[in-house]
Parts: sequence; structure tokens; C-alpha cells
Amino acid sequence: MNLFHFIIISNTIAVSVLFLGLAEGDRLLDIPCKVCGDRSSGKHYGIYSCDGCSGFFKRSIHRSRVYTCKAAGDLKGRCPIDKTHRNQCRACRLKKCFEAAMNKDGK
Amino acid sequence: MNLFHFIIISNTIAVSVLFLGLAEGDRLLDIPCKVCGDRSSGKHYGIYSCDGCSGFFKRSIHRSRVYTCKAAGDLKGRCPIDKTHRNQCRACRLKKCFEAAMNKDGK
DNA sequence: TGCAGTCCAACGTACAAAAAG
DNA sequence: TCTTTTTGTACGTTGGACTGC
Ligand SMILES: [Zn+2]
Ligand SMILES: [Zn+2]
Ligand SMILES: [Zn+2]
Ligand SMILES: [Zn+2]
Repeated sequence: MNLFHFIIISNTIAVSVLFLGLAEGDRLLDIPCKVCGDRSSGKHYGIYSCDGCSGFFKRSIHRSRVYTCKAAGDLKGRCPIDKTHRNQCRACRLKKCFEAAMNKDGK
Repeated sequence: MNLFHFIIISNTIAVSVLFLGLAEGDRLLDIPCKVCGDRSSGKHYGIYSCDGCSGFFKRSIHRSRVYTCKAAGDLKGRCPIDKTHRNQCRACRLKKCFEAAMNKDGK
């Protein structure tokens, strides 16, 4: 949180103004998961993400998973990842996790 | 944390600005944590220790924790305690805290 | 001032439920 | 059907930020 404190004094008047700025770490509710759009419960592995994507990324990393997208042709690697489809293709889900800048060390 | 306080005074106006900045050399002492070798932020419970070991010791003492090392045979009670392994065995971490002379009363 | 206590976001482990095979 | 794997929630732990003495 940023904190600035200004005191301005003229002849007979003193004004003290305290600014508290909302910064990155402050609690902001209802920010959706950057991977699937579901409701996030805060930051996980560097980005706002839901418990599902957070757990999926954690398991994939800890076990060094390599997934393959089973779609064919132009559809390959382009599976939709939202709350209802996120479990249909692990390859595309993990890809989207990385694209959303998820990382092991929480940035 | 470094703290700079500037006061600028002209004829009829004084401006006081308080900057709170995070500075590099501040809490980063050259003396490492005697338990895990991570950088310490000063003395905690009697010895130079990092925030992690300090918090771990505090929680263990306040809640009278008793941990058991899960290693077998000759390895029992000899788990390596450094920055990357300190969370893998609470028993050995706490043991090392005591061996480094950590104590409740900070002396 | 430095350090102990408090707070809490983010983490890891465990597990019931669901899905896969 | 049965067995194995995966999912996502629950819950305890970690450690950095903050408060107070
Ligand atoms: Zn998600
Ligand atoms: Zn796919
Ligand atoms: Zn330490
Ligand atoms: Zn051990």
C-alpha cells in the first residue's frame, strides 16, 4: 500500500491530508480467474485464479505432467477453457495457465 | 524501511511530505539465519534468524508442538535444514532451532 | 530503535466425489 | 462392475507485512 502524507500550513490554517492508495495486494473481490473465468479466491501462483485451476496447475507442475491436445487440424491447441469446459482438455488448460503467466514461484 | 521526511517552507506555505520507501540494505543483514542460512532480519528469540524460522519457532512454542522425524534408520533426525528444505521436516527444523540456542525469552 | 505479537494471503497436504479406463 | 486417476474443496502451515512497546 502506498502512503503519502501532506501537511500544508499557511498563516492560520494547517491541513493534514492522508492518502491511502489501493495497491496490488489489497483485497478486491470478484476478480475472475484469468484462466477459466470462474470466481477466483485471490492470487495463486502469481495470478488471480480459481481453486480448480490453482490445484490443476500445482499438480501439473509438481508431477511434471505433459499433456497432449486431442483436437485435430485447425482446432488443435485451441480448446475453449471456461468453467464448463476446463476439464475437457488438460493440454489447453495448462497452456492457458502459462499464457496467463502462472508460475511456480508466485512471481 | 527507510523513512525520509522533507519540510519545504516558503513565505507562507510549509509542505511536509513523508515518504515511506522500501530500501535494499535495511532488514537485509549480512548475518545469515543460524538455523537455515537464509538471510536474517535481525535477532529473534535470542539468535540471528530469518522470518520463517522465527515464525516457525514462535508457533511451535506457543502451541507446544511435538514433531516426529519421518526418516528411517541412520537418516532419522538428520534431515538437512536449509532455505529449500526447511519445510520438509518440522522435527529436525525445531531441533536445529534449539541447537542454535533459540529460546522463548530471547536471551 | 529492534524485536515480539498479530494478521492473513498464499501455500501444501489430505480426501471425498467424480471421471476415466 | 471394479480399480485407478483426477478434480476441487477443506483445513492447517508458512512467512511477509504490520502494530505496539
Ligand atoms: Zn479457473
Ligand atoms: Zn486442447
Ligand atoms: Zn531460517
Ligand atoms: Zn527429520
